[in-house]
Amino acid sequence: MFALIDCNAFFVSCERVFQPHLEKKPVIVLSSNDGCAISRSCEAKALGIPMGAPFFKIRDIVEKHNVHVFSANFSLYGDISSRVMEVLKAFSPTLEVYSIDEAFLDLSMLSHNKLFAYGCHIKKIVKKWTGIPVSVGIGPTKTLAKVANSIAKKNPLGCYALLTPEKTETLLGQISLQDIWGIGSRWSKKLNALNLTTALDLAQADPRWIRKAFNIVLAKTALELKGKACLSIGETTPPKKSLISSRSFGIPLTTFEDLREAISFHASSLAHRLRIEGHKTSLLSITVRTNPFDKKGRFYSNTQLIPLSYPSQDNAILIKAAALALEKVYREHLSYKKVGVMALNLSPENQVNPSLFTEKKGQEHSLRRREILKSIDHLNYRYGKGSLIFASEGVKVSWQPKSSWKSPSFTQNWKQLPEVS
DNA sequence: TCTGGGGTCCTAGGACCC
DNA sequence: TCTGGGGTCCTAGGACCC
Repeated sequence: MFALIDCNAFFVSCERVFQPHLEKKPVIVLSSNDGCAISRSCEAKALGIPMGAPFFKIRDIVEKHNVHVFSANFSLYGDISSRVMEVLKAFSPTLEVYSIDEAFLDLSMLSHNKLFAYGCHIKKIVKKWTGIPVSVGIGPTKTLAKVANSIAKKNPLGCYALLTPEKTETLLGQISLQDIWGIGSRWSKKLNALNLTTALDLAQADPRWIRKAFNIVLAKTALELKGKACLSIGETTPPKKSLISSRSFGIPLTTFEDLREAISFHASSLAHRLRIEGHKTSLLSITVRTNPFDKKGRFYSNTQLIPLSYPSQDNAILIKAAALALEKVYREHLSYKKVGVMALNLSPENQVNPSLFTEKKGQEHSLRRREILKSIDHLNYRYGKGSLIFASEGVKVSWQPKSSWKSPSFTQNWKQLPEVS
Protein backbone atom coordinates (compact mmCIF):
# COMPACT_ATOMS: atom_id res chain seq x y z
CA MET A 1 0.00 0.00 0.00
CA PHE A 2 1.12 3.50 -0.85
CA ALA A 3 0.34 6.80 0.80
CA LEU A 4 0.59 10.09 -1.01
CA ILE A 5 1.07 13.08 1.26
CA ASP A 6 0.37 16.38 -0.49
CA CYS A 7 0.70 19.80 1.15
CA ASN A 8 -2.40 21.95 0.81
CA ALA A 9 -1.84 25.18 -1.16
CA PHE A 10 1.80 24.71 -0.23
CA PHE A 11 3.37 28.10 -1.07
CA VAL A 12 0.46 29.96 0.53
CA SER A 13 0.71 27.73 3.60
CA CYS A 14 4.43 28.56 3.91
CA GLU A 15 3.63 32.29 3.95
CA ARG A 16 0.92 31.69 6.53
CA VAL A 17 3.25 29.87 8.92
CA PHE A 18 5.13 33.13 9.48
CA GLN A 19 2.17 35.48 9.02
CA PRO A 20 -0.72 33.83 10.88
CA HIS A 21 -3.01 36.80 10.28
CA LEU A 22 -3.36 35.44 6.73
CA GLU A 23 -5.37 32.43 7.97
CA LYS A 24 -8.93 32.35 6.57
CA LYS A 25 -8.09 35.18 4.16
CA PRO A 26 -7.74 34.88 0.38
CA VAL A 27 -4.02 34.58 -0.47
CA ILE A 28 -2.15 33.84 -3.70
CA VAL A 29 1.51 33.35 -4.60
CA LEU A 30 2.76 34.45 -8.02
CA SER A 31 5.32 32.77 -10.27
CA SER A 32 8.65 34.35 -11.15
CA ASN A 33 8.37 37.81 -12.72
CA ASP A 34 5.03 38.15 -10.88
CA GLY A 35 3.51 36.37 -13.88
CA CYS A 36 0.86 33.85 -12.86
CA ALA A 37 -0.95 32.64 -9.75
CA ILE A 38 0.74 29.33 -8.88
CA SER A 39 -0.62 28.78 -5.38
CA ARG A 40 -4.05 29.77 -4.04
CA SER A 41 -5.65 29.50 -0.63
CA CYS A 42 -9.09 27.90 -0.73
CA GLU A 43 -10.62 31.35 -0.12
CA ALA A 44 -8.83 32.57 -3.26
CA LYS A 45 -10.04 29.53 -5.22
CA ALA A 46 -13.58 30.28 -4.07
CA LEU A 47 -13.26 33.77 -5.59
CA GLY A 48 -12.75 32.10 -8.97
CA ILE A 49 -9.00 32.56 -9.39
CA PRO A 50 -7.90 29.65 -11.60
CA MET A 51 -4.58 27.84 -11.27
CA GLY A 52 -1.95 29.47 -13.47
CA ALA A 53 -4.03 32.59 -14.18
CA PRO A 54 -1.93 35.51 -15.45
CA PHE A 55 -1.87 38.20 -12.80
CA PHE A 56 -3.14 40.99 -15.05
CA LYS A 57 -6.27 38.96 -15.77
CA ILE A 58 -7.19 38.57 -12.11
CA ARG A 59 -6.13 42.00 -10.91
CA ASP A 60 -9.77 43.16 -10.61
CA ILE A 61 -10.70 40.24 -8.33
CA VAL A 62 -7.56 40.82 -6.27
CA GLU A 63 -8.35 44.48 -5.68
CA LYS A 64 -12.06 44.04 -5.15
CA HIS A 65 -11.72 41.27 -2.55
CA ASN A 66 -8.50 42.34 -0.89
CA VAL A 67 -6.62 39.22 -1.90
CA HIS A 68 -3.16 39.08 -0.29
CA VAL A 69 -0.52 38.71 -3.00
CA PHE A 70 3.03 37.35 -2.67
CA SER A 71 5.91 37.07 -5.10
CA ALA A 72 7.49 33.61 -5.11
CA ASN A 73 10.02 33.06 -2.31
CA PHE A 74 11.48 29.71 -3.35
CA SER A 75 14.27 29.57 -0.82
CA LEU A 76 11.65 29.77 1.92
CA TYR A 77 9.46 27.09 0.31
CA GLY A 78 12.43 24.80 -0.25
CA ASP A 79 13.43 25.10 3.36
CA ILE A 80 9.93 24.40 4.70
CA SER A 81 9.64 21.50 2.26
CA SER A 82 12.72 19.77 3.64
CA ARG A 83 11.31 20.15 7.17
CA VAL A 84 8.06 18.48 6.11
CA MET A 85 9.98 15.64 4.42
CA GLU A 86 12.13 15.20 7.50
CA VAL A 87 8.99 14.72 9.61
CA LEU A 88 7.50 12.27 7.09
CA LYS A 89 10.60 10.06 7.19
CA ALA A 90 9.56 8.87 10.65
CA PHE A 91 6.39 7.22 9.34
CA SER A 92 7.82 4.63 6.97
CA PRO A 93 11.10 2.93 6.12
CA THR A 94 10.61 4.11 2.52
CA LEU A 95 9.93 7.70 1.56
CA GLU A 96 10.03 9.07 -1.97
CA VAL A 97 10.14 12.84 -2.27
CA TYR A 98 8.11 13.32 -5.43
CA SER A 99 8.06 17.12 -5.63
CA ILE A 100 8.52 20.16 -3.43
CA ASP A 101 5.11 19.54 -1.80
CA GLU A 102 4.47 15.82 -2.27
CA ALA A 103 5.88 12.52 -1.04
CA PHE A 104 5.00 8.84 -1.34
CA LEU A 105 5.32 6.52 1.64
CA ASP A 106 5.40 2.73 1.56
CA LEU A 107 2.81 1.54 4.08
CA SER A 108 2.84 -2.16 3.24
CA MET A 109 3.95 -2.98 6.79
CA LEU A 110 0.51 -2.01 8.14
CA SER A 111 -2.63 -4.11 8.14
CA HIS A 112 -5.55 -2.71 6.15
CA ASN A 113 -7.68 -1.83 9.13
CA LYS A 114 -4.98 0.44 10.55
CA LEU A 115 -4.27 2.44 7.40
CA PHE A 116 -6.90 5.15 7.71
CA ALA A 117 -6.08 5.97 11.33
CA TYR A 118 -2.38 6.03 10.48
CA GLY A 119 -3.02 8.52 7.66
CA CYS A 120 -4.97 10.81 10.01
CA HIS A 121 -2.12 10.57 12.51
CA ILE A 122 0.45 11.60 9.87
CA LYS A 123 -1.66 14.62 8.97
CA LYS A 124 -1.94 15.70 12.59
CA ILE A 125 1.77 15.40 13.36
CA VAL A 126 2.96 17.23 10.22
CA LYS A 127 0.65 20.13 10.99
CA LYS A 128 1.74 20.24 14.61
CA TRP A 129 5.48 20.07 13.94
CA THR A 130 5.76 22.23 10.79
CA GLY A 131 2.59 24.30 10.63
CA ILE A 132 1.82 22.94 7.16
CA PRO A 133 -1.60 21.37 6.46
CA VAL A 134 -1.42 18.21 4.34
CA SER A 135 -3.82 15.71 2.77
CA VAL A 136 -3.18 11.99 2.87
CA GLY A 137 -4.39 9.54 0.22
CA ILE A 138 -3.85 5.79 0.53
CA GLY A 139 -4.22 3.14 -2.16
CA PRO A 140 -2.77 -0.11 -3.58
CA THR A 141 -0.89 1.72 -6.38
CA LYS A 142 0.67 5.15 -6.70
CA THR A 143 -1.95 6.24 -9.20
CA LEU A 144 -4.76 5.14 -6.88
CA ALA A 145 -3.06 6.88 -3.93
CA LYS A 146 -3.21 10.02 -6.07
CA VAL A 147 -6.92 9.45 -6.66
CA ALA A 148 -7.45 8.91 -2.92
CA ASN A 149 -5.56 12.11 -2.21
CA SER A 150 -7.81 14.17 -4.45
CA ILE A 151 -10.77 12.87 -2.46
CA ALA A 152 -8.98 13.54 0.84
CA LYS A 153 -8.58 17.17 -0.20
CA LYS A 154 -12.36 17.59 -0.14
CA ASN A 155 -12.78 15.53 3.02
CA PRO A 156 -12.85 17.46 6.34
CA LEU A 157 -10.54 14.83 7.89
CA GLY A 158 -7.99 15.36 5.12
CA CYS A 159 -7.40 11.63 4.79
CA TYR A 160 -8.88 8.95 2.56
CA ALA A 161 -8.04 5.29 2.03
CA LEU A 162 -9.04 3.38 -1.10
CA LEU A 163 -9.10 -0.17 0.15
CA THR A 164 -11.64 -2.35 -1.69
CA PRO A 165 -12.03 -3.01 -5.44
CA GLU A 166 -15.78 -2.29 -5.17
CA LYS A 167 -15.27 1.17 -3.71
CA THR A 168 -12.51 1.87 -6.23
CA GLU A 169 -14.72 0.94 -9.15
CA THR A 170 -17.58 3.18 -8.01
CA LEU A 171 -15.23 6.09 -7.52
CA LEU A 172 -13.35 5.71 -10.79
CA GLY A 173 -16.70 5.76 -12.59
CA GLN A 174 -17.23 9.30 -11.27
CA ILE A 175 -13.79 10.68 -12.12
CA SER A 176 -13.02 12.05 -15.55
CA LEU A 177 -9.83 11.01 -17.29
CA GLN A 178 -8.07 14.37 -17.24
CA ASP A 179 -8.10 14.27 -13.43
CA ILE A 180 -5.95 11.15 -13.41
CA TRP A 181 -2.24 11.44 -12.71
CA GLY A 182 -0.30 11.09 -15.96
CA ILE A 183 -3.18 12.03 -18.24
CA GLY A 184 -2.99 15.58 -19.49
CA SER A 185 -5.31 17.56 -21.71
CA ARG A 186 -3.96 16.19 -25.03
CA TRP A 187 -4.31 12.54 -24.18
CA SER A 188 -7.67 12.94 -22.48
CA LYS A 189 -8.99 14.60 -25.64
CA LYS A 190 -7.71 11.70 -27.75
CA LEU A 191 -9.21 9.20 -25.31
CA ASN A 192 -12.55 11.00 -25.24
CA ALA A 193 -12.66 10.81 -29.02
CA LEU A 194 -12.36 7.02 -28.64
CA ASN A 195 -15.31 7.02 -26.25
CA LEU A 196 -13.26 6.64 -23.09
CA THR A 197 -14.34 9.38 -20.69
CA THR A 198 -14.09 8.16 -17.09
CA ALA A 199 -11.17 6.67 -15.20
CA LEU A 200 -13.17 3.44 -15.04
CA ASP A 201 -13.34 3.29 -18.85
CA LEU A 202 -9.56 3.33 -19.00
CA ALA A 203 -9.18 0.83 -16.16
CA GLN A 204 -11.43 -1.61 -18.06
CA ALA A 205 -9.78 -1.12 -21.44
CA ASP A 206 -7.39 -3.76 -22.77
CA PRO A 207 -3.87 -2.63 -21.80
CA ARG A 208 -2.36 -4.28 -24.88
CA TRP A 209 -4.64 -2.18 -27.07
CA ILE A 210 -3.69 0.97 -25.08
CA ARG A 211 -0.04 0.08 -25.58
CA LYS A 212 -0.54 -0.18 -29.32
CA ALA A 213 -2.83 2.80 -29.82
CA PHE A 214 -0.90 5.10 -27.45
CA ASN A 215 2.25 4.11 -25.59
CA ILE A 216 3.71 2.24 -22.66
CA VAL A 217 3.15 5.14 -20.25
CA LEU A 218 -0.60 5.19 -20.67
CA ALA A 219 -0.79 1.38 -20.59
CA LYS A 220 0.87 1.47 -17.18
CA THR A 221 -1.58 4.09 -15.95
CA ALA A 222 -4.46 1.84 -17.04
CA LEU A 223 -3.00 -1.10 -15.12
CA GLU A 224 -2.38 1.04 -12.05
CA LEU A 225 -6.03 2.13 -12.04
CA LYS A 226 -6.93 -1.55 -12.08
CA GLY A 227 -4.92 -1.99 -8.89
CA LYS A 228 -1.85 -3.60 -10.46
CA ALA A 229 1.22 -1.65 -9.32
CA CYS A 230 3.57 -0.78 -12.18
CA LEU A 231 5.33 2.14 -10.53
CA SER A 232 7.53 1.28 -7.60
CA ILE A 233 8.54 3.62 -4.85
CA GLY A 234 12.00 5.12 -5.24
CA GLU A 235 14.11 4.60 -2.14
CA THR A 236 16.89 6.87 -3.30
CA THR A 237 16.61 9.97 -5.45
CA PRO A 238 18.31 9.12 -8.74
CA PRO A 239 21.00 11.56 -9.87
CA LYS A 240 19.85 14.44 -12.07
CA LYS A 241 20.19 14.09 -15.83
CA SER A 242 19.97 17.77 -16.68
CA LEU A 243 19.99 21.18 -15.05
CA ILE A 244 18.28 24.31 -16.34
CA SER A 245 18.67 27.96 -15.48
CA SER A 246 16.30 30.34 -17.21
CA ARG A 247 14.28 33.48 -16.49
CA SER A 248 11.80 35.76 -18.17
CA PHE A 249 12.97 39.37 -18.26
CA GLY A 250 11.25 42.15 -16.32
CA ILE A 251 11.40 44.21 -19.52
CA PRO A 252 12.15 42.87 -23.03
CA LEU A 253 15.77 43.11 -24.22
CA THR A 254 17.04 43.79 -27.73
CA THR A 255 20.82 44.21 -27.70
CA PHE A 256 23.30 41.39 -28.03
CA GLU A 257 25.28 42.70 -25.05
CA ASP A 258 22.27 42.59 -22.71
CA LEU A 259 21.41 39.05 -23.80
CA ARG A 260 25.01 37.99 -23.36
CA GLU A 261 24.94 39.20 -19.77
CA ALA A 262 21.78 37.23 -19.06
CA ILE A 263 23.22 34.11 -20.75
CA SER A 264 26.44 34.52 -18.75
CA PHE A 265 24.47 34.76 -15.53
CA HIS A 266 22.66 31.47 -16.27
CA ALA A 267 25.85 29.69 -17.37
CA SER A 268 27.56 30.87 -14.21
CA SER A 269 24.68 29.81 -12.01
CA LEU A 270 24.68 26.35 -13.64
CA ALA A 271 28.42 25.95 -13.00
CA HIS A 272 27.80 26.71 -9.34
CA ARG A 273 24.92 24.25 -9.10
CA LEU A 274 27.00 21.58 -10.88
CA ARG A 275 29.66 21.92 -8.17
CA ILE A 276 27.04 21.66 -5.45
CA GLU A 277 25.58 18.51 -7.00
CA GLY A 278 29.04 17.08 -7.69
CA HIS A 279 28.56 16.94 -11.45
CA LYS A 280 30.25 18.05 -14.64
CA THR A 281 28.59 18.75 -17.97
CA SER A 282 29.89 18.05 -21.46
CA LEU A 283 26.95 19.44 -23.41
CA LEU A 284 25.30 22.83 -23.05
CA SER A 285 22.16 24.10 -24.70
CA ILE A 286 21.09 27.73 -24.88
CA THR A 287 17.63 28.96 -25.78
CA VAL A 288 16.42 32.46 -26.64
CA ARG A 289 12.87 33.53 -27.41
CA THR A 290 10.63 36.52 -27.89
CA ASN A 291 7.23 36.88 -26.23
CA PRO A 292 4.98 34.04 -27.50
CA PHE A 293 1.85 35.97 -26.45
CA ASP A 294 2.71 39.06 -28.46
CA LYS A 295 0.27 38.98 -31.39
CA LYS A 296 1.93 41.83 -33.30
CA GLY A 297 5.64 40.95 -33.14
CA ARG A 298 7.01 37.94 -35.02
CA PHE A 299 7.61 35.05 -32.63
CA TYR A 300 11.19 33.82 -32.67
CA SER A 301 12.63 30.98 -30.66
CA ASN A 302 15.89 29.17 -31.19
CA THR A 303 18.10 26.64 -29.45
CA GLN A 304 21.76 25.86 -29.92
CA LEU A 305 23.63 22.83 -28.63
CA ILE A 306 27.26 23.29 -27.62
CA PRO A 307 29.42 20.19 -27.01
CA LEU A 308 32.35 20.91 -24.67
CA SER A 309 35.71 19.30 -25.42
CA TYR A 310 35.79 17.84 -21.91
CA PRO A 311 33.35 17.71 -18.94
CA SER A 312 33.43 20.91 -16.92
CA GLN A 313 31.92 22.72 -13.95
CA ASP A 314 33.95 25.90 -14.47
CA ASN A 315 32.00 29.18 -14.74
CA ALA A 316 34.48 30.61 -17.25
CA ILE A 317 34.28 27.61 -19.61
CA LEU A 318 30.49 27.52 -19.52
CA ILE A 319 30.15 31.28 -19.96
CA LYS A 320 32.51 31.32 -22.93
CA ALA A 321 30.75 28.42 -24.68
CA ALA A 322 27.28 29.84 -24.06
CA ALA A 323 28.22 33.35 -25.20
CA LEU A 324 29.76 31.96 -28.39
CA ALA A 325 26.58 30.02 -29.14
CA LEU A 326 24.48 33.14 -28.60
CA GLU A 327 26.13 34.67 -31.67
CA LYS A 328 24.56 31.94 -33.78
CA VAL A 329 20.99 32.40 -32.59
CA TYR A 330 20.90 36.15 -32.01
CA ARG A 331 18.86 38.16 -34.56
CA GLU A 332 18.74 41.94 -34.58
CA HIS A 333 15.62 44.09 -34.12
CA LEU A 334 13.73 41.60 -31.94
CA SER A 335 12.36 42.04 -28.41
CA TYR A 336 13.60 39.07 -26.42
CA LYS A 337 11.59 37.98 -23.40
CA LYS A 338 13.49 34.99 -22.08
CA VAL A 339 16.79 33.16 -22.33
CA GLY A 340 18.02 30.02 -20.65
CA VAL A 341 20.93 27.63 -20.44
CA MET A 342 20.70 23.87 -19.96
CA ALA A 343 23.46 21.50 -18.84
CA LEU A 344 23.23 17.99 -20.31
CA ASN A 345 25.38 14.83 -20.40
CA LEU A 346 26.10 15.10 -16.69
CA SER A 347 28.84 12.94 -15.22
CA PRO A 348 30.16 12.60 -11.65
CA GLU A 349 32.93 15.14 -11.01
CA ASN A 350 35.29 12.57 -9.52
CA GLN A 351 35.13 10.38 -12.62
CA VAL A 352 38.55 11.25 -13.98
CA ASN A 353 38.71 10.95 -17.72
CA PRO A 354 41.67 13.04 -18.80
CA SER A 355 41.77 14.46 -22.28
CA LEU A 356 44.12 12.80 -24.74
CA PHE A 357 45.63 16.20 -25.36
CA THR A 358 45.91 17.39 -21.78
CA GLU A 359 49.54 17.64 -20.73
CA LYS A 360 50.88 17.76 -17.20
CA LYS A 361 50.74 21.54 -17.30
CA GLY A 362 47.05 21.34 -18.04
CA GLN A 363 46.47 19.14 -14.99
CA GLU A 364 48.18 21.64 -12.73
CA HIS A 365 46.15 24.41 -14.27
CA SER A 366 42.90 22.57 -13.57
CA LEU A 367 43.91 22.00 -9.95
CA ARG A 368 44.46 25.72 -9.54
CA ARG A 369 41.12 26.45 -11.18
CA ARG A 370 39.40 24.14 -8.74
CA GLU A 371 40.85 26.07 -5.82
CA ILE A 372 39.76 29.39 -7.32
CA LEU A 373 36.20 28.18 -7.89
CA LYS A 374 36.08 26.80 -4.37
CA SER A 375 37.05 30.21 -3.04
CA ILE A 376 34.38 31.92 -5.11
CA ASP A 377 31.73 29.54 -3.75
CA HIS A 378 32.99 30.11 -0.23
CA LEU A 379 32.86 33.91 -0.54
CA ASN A 380 29.38 33.84 -2.03
CA TYR A 381 28.22 31.53 0.73
CA ARG A 382 29.69 33.73 3.43
CA TYR A 383 28.72 37.16 2.08
CA GLY A 384 25.59 36.24 0.15
CA LYS A 385 24.71 35.18 -3.40
CA GLY A 386 26.10 37.51 -6.05
CA SER A 387 28.79 39.03 -3.83
CA LEU A 388 31.48 37.88 -6.26
CA ILE A 389 30.48 37.48 -9.89
CA PHE A 390 32.14 37.15 -13.30
CA ALA A 391 32.32 40.52 -15.05
CA SER A 392 30.52 39.17 -18.13
CA GLU A 393 27.38 38.69 -16.03
CA GLY A 394 27.14 42.49 -15.87
CA VAL A 395 26.78 44.63 -12.80
CA LYS A 396 23.62 46.55 -13.61
CA VAL A 397 21.36 43.57 -14.43
CA SER A 398 19.04 45.06 -17.02
CA TRP A 399 16.78 42.02 -17.08
CA GLN A 400 15.85 41.61 -13.39
CA PRO A 401 12.49 39.78 -13.15
CA LYS A 402 9.72 41.62 -11.35
CA SER A 403 9.21 40.65 -7.72
CA SER A 404 7.14 43.29 -5.98
CA TRP A 405 5.65 41.41 -3.05
CA LYS A 406 8.31 39.03 -1.77
CA SER A 407 8.16 38.04 1.88
CA PRO A 408 11.32 38.09 4.04
CA SER A 409 13.61 35.05 4.07
CA PHE A 410 12.35 34.09 7.50
CA THR A 411 14.43 30.95 7.82
CA GLN A 412 17.56 31.70 5.77
CA ASN A 413 18.72 35.15 6.80
CA TRP A 414 19.56 36.18 10.37
CA LYS A 415 18.56 39.76 9.63
CA GLN A 416 15.14 38.68 8.40
CA LEU A 417 14.15 36.41 11.27
CA PRO A 418 10.59 37.03 12.40
CA GLU A 419 10.36 39.06 15.60
CA VAL A 420 7.96 38.57 18.49
CA SER A 421 7.09 41.64 20.51
C1' DT B 1 1.17 46.97 -20.59
C1' DC B 2 1.04 42.56 -18.07
C1' DT B 3 1.29 35.16 -19.41
C1' DG B 4 6.94 30.77 -14.65
C1' DG B 5 10.74 27.57 -13.92
C1' DG B 6 12.58 23.07 -13.69
C1' DG B 7 12.34 18.56 -14.58
C1' DT B 8 11.21 13.43 -16.64
C1' DC B 9 10.18 9.88 -20.13
C1' DC B 10 9.04 8.07 -24.81
C1' DT B 11 9.23 7.87 -29.84
C1' DA B 12 10.69 8.45 -34.51
C1' DG B 13 14.09 9.31 -37.71
C1' DG B 14 18.73 9.84 -39.28
C1' DA B 15 23.51 8.72 -39.16
C1' DC B 16 26.60 5.60 -38.16
C1' DC B 17 28.87 0.79 -37.11
C1' DC B 18 30.17 -4.26 -38.57
C1' DT C 1 18.70 -7.59 -63.48
C1' DC C 2 20.38 -8.35 -58.98
C1' DT C 3 21.86 -4.82 -53.16
C1' DG C 4 21.12 -7.87 -45.57
C1' DG C 5 20.57 -8.06 -40.83
C1' DG C 6 21.32 -6.36 -36.51
C1' DG C 7 22.60 -2.98 -33.80
C1' DT C 8 23.89 1.91 -31.20
C1' DC C 9 23.86 6.77 -30.53
C1' DC C 10 22.10 11.32 -31.08
C1' DT C 11 18.56 14.80 -31.68
C1' DA C 12 14.12 16.95 -31.95
C1' DG C 13 9.65 16.98 -30.66
C1' DG C 14 5.84 15.85 -27.88
C1' DA C 15 3.71 14.45 -23.90
C1' DC C 16 3.53 14.61 -18.98
C1' DC C 17 4.47 16.28 -13.86
C1' DC C 18 4.52 20.01 -9.90
